[in-house]
Amino acid sequence: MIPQRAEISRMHAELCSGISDPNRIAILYALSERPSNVTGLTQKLKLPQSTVSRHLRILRNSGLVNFQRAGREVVYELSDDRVIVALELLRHVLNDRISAHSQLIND
Amino acid sequence: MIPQRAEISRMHAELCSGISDPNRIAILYALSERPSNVTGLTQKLKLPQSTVSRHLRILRNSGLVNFQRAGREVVYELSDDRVIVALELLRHVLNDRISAHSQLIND
DNA sequence: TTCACATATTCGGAAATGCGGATATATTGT
DNA sequence: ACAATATATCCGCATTTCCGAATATGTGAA
Repeated sequence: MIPQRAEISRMHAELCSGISDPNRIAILYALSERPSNVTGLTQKLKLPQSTVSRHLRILRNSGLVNFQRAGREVVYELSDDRVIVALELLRHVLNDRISAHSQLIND
Repeated sequence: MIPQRAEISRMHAELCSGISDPNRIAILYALSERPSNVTGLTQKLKLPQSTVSRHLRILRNSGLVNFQRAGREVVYELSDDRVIVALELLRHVLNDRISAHSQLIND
């Protein structure tokens, strides 16, 4: 059952939409440091628990994170470090753009 | 005028949201082959002209494309090839996920 | 200036998305 | 079974996003 062309394009966009929300980006960066349960993320990011769970569901559905139940807790982890590499790449693009911009302003 | 922390997070998300729509991904890939004017993209992607222009404005605002007027036409180009590198990285993540998935199904 | 072409914007409406308090479900210990 | 803890989902509401036809704006040629 190999997805068709349009389906792949949709999945690609869905994967990207996973990284198009500030809270989800924060979650991904937090998980890149170490796996964490929901409560840990809730405290670290100072967000309501329902908000964290909702974003985690989205990240799960787009395949960006894996999870594993450990007793009462559910531990989440990045599914693929290349996602962080991609994020960093985009962040560098952003940084360069900002530098160029302030260069312009200071002239 | 260096942007603050929250501002950068927002800009990061905005940059990512540029690549979170199927049509915009298609536009970025098309521009990675060669710069193009609006009509060219409209024909290649078989989308209404207003739709292409709207997406191009979004890509402009998130700094993903540059443009230059050439006579009556406006030629768009990728502003930074690393964006495509990031897209490819995510696409590979996606491919691997699909492979693993069909592996499961076929067992 | 007037026409034709290229692009951008406006518009109304549909669909998707985010929020967080409240509630439901799952798990463990007693 | 019951209480306590951890997580997921529900709900109503506000905001955002997308669409594409129609219209406006900009540009070059006659």
